[in-house]
Amino acid sequence: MNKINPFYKKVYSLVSKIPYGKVATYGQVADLINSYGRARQVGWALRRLKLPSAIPWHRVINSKGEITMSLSRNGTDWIQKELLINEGIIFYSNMRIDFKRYLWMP
DNA sequence: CATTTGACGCTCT
DNA sequence: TAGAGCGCCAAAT
Repeated sequence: MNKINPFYKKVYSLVSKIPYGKVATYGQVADLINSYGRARQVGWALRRLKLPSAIPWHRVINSKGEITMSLSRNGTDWIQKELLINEGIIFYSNMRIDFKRYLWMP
């Protein structure tokens, strides 16, 4: 078995707690696991996941309220959008949603 | 071992 | 309001 760093374990644990139909930001996740300023590492943690995953990784977006597009994601960015739409989240711009409606506030 | 890259985000201009 | 710069740090090269 691969040994998983405590940081990643916390990320997965927290992301799993995001309620259906809500979203959180990378920075917010980092902050909630006592790792302020490590938003990029949260991104790395989610990148390691293989699809399909039991973890609702698609509920994590960037601080602008958008899905981060990247060629290196091999299309998972678009999959993320579909999954969010499936949960009833509406995009009012290409990749942007309305934080006031969907942001998770623990 | 040194350097680059990247699902980020804040600050300064 | 936008855009550039910088800090962050694991993984890849």
